[in-house]
Amino acid sequence: MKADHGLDDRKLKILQTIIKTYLETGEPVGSRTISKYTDLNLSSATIRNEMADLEDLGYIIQPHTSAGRIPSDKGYRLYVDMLMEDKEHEITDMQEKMLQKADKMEQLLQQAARVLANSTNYATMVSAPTYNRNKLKFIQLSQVDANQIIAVIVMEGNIIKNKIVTVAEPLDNETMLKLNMLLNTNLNGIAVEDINLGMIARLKEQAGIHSGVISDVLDAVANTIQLDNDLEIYTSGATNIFKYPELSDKQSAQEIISAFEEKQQLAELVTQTLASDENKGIQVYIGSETPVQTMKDCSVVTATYELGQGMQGTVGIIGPKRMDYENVMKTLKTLMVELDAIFHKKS
Amino acid sequence: MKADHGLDDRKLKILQTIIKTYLETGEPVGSRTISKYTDLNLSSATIRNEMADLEDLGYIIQPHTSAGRIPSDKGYRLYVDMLMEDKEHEITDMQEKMLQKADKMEQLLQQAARVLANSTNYATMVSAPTYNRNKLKFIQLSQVDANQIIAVIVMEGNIIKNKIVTVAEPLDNETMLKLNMLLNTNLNGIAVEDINLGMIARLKEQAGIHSGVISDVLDAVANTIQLDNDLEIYTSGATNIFKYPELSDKQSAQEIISAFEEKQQLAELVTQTLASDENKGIQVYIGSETPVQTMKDCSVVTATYELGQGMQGTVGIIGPKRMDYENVMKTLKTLMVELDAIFHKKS
DNA sequence: GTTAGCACTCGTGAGAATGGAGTGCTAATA
DNA sequence: TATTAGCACTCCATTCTCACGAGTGCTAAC
Repeated sequence: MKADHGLDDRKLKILQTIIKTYLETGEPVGSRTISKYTDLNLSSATIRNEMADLEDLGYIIQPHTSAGRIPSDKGYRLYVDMLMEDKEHEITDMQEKMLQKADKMEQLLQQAARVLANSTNYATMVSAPTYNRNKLKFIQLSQVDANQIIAVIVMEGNIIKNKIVTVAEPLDNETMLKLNMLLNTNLNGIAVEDINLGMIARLKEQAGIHSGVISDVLDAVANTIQLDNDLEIYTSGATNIFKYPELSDKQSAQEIISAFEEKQQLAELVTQTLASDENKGIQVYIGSETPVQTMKDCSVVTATYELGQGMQGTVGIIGPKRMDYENVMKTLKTLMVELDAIFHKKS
Repeated sequence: MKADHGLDDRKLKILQTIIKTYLETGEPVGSRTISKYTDLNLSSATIRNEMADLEDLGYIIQPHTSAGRIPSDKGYRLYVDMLMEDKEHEITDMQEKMLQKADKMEQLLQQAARVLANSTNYATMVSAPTYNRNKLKFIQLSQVDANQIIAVIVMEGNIIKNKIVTVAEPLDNETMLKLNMLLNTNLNGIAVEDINLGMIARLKEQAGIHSGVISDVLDAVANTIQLDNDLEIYTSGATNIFKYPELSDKQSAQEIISAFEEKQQLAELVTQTLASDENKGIQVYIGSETPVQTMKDCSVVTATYELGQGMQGTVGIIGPKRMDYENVMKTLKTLMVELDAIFHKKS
């Protein structure tokens, strides 16, 4: 991070105090408050001078003449990068809650979102892992009834997909067996992205008169994977934003909550986060830094979790710019550890 | 419905006008407005007298002295039961939109919710069908790897469930075949609710040394069905409530939107609706009539759709009490027809 | 470099004034 | 007897004013 902020220690301390106080109260901070509640032993007048400087430098903003100062995006940024103190934070019941109903992936993720929303009081989202170059582990066709066969596809990480394929006439047992053999021997261990036309052609050739079925099944596989491109996202606590007056006027509230309901924008956020590989840890978007326009008045904190096998997903927290960053980041870190533990126990 | 309202035609007409006008404007309706915009040719004074009567009878309410009147719950009820005129309504693009991405059940339902929200401007929900006494159609166990087997369960209506079962040691091909035979011959056509201990005991006996697996699988089946008790619900347009001032103060908005996010309460609504078998068509809950306390200031209109095989789900619209009931009910009816068509084409 | 002091600004909240929509009642009318 | 015109009254919503207080910037003194 940049350290060329050109601020002396006193200015830093004042800035830090302003931000901390504002994080707590949500009200502009005046010079007198600072003079009283720091150990700098400076009069309010001196503080005022310093504050004027800080404003010139763009770290704080005066909402109007004769109001105190509030942090600017730039101020928050400096705070997050440098001024924040690590905070020990207990998330005791998180573990319990998580483990309770954690027997299905989707429930686990939903639960994670809930826990996070509860313990931070912000809006949260958890994206299901994306199957980047995930390999096929097992394919099976079975005759369900006269003209429907079901294709069961299992991928690494035990991701299961099903697809019902309608066929003109039932296939006999032997053919079925042959097709299954064919599919498994040829496709096992192959990443979906690597299934190309040549491969398909070869399979069809070997399938002989049943090439139609093969083609249908392969289509189904491709399709099934494709469909998950609109990745699933679990959310919780969207209504937490009502707790923060600066976000809860009708206009903002509607926009933000809409984003949480329709999820399209959250998906973009996830995509962006996963794409920016410069920092695989925790990312903080303050105000206009966020990739999603709707949240230009919010701060967004995201973290990426990994499942091995190239599968990764994103956890995000959305709240006001005066977010309790320390707490949020600490909580996120803890959650990541939890998730990791659970995933690796299960796989 | 009760027809013992003891109102003469003129009172009915006045009440109807009040409600209609209020539905449009959301503002209390005064006597002068009515006198002008009906063909009754009565002066405002006469109307006032009638309105006083209507108020005594409980059909309308005066928010405060010197304000116009607004309908009471009782007034709305009468309106919905008797005064409403059928309205022809086009939902042209509904069909298109529906059919677009309708290849998976969940997407279809989500899409239905969206369409409904778009064309009504209210908040909507669609519950996935519940599998009441749904029968098993097909079960298959397959070895995925050394100590995991996958159980694929297909039920009538092509509802597919999967469960990974971990086993101590791999089963050989022959055993697998035998188990599959065993399961299918014994369970096909049986409703899940009918699988009892005796049946399980018999299966275990026949499975011999692999009774452990059978028991695991059966557990899985039961579990899988069970899990769907927290039925899935798709929502859309929750933020539409911001369009109605009477619902969009922070308090109400937060409560309603929370209900839509957490879905717990919607689930109750669905359960209640499905349980009240007196009226399988469209149901209207006005204000305090609703089973869910959160929505005591709303109106809720629900409809039940059927998939045959005893599977049914619920579609619901939640909006202000001054809802455009005619439009909503018409739209709901159309949607039901659509859904029916699509379902029966697919199955 | 720091501070005390002071005039000044501006948002906030509490009344007060105003206007208008709508009512209920009474007495006159058909 | 049902309807209507007229009128006094009520109450909400809007606007305006005003005083308050928090906070500032500047200047002069330390």
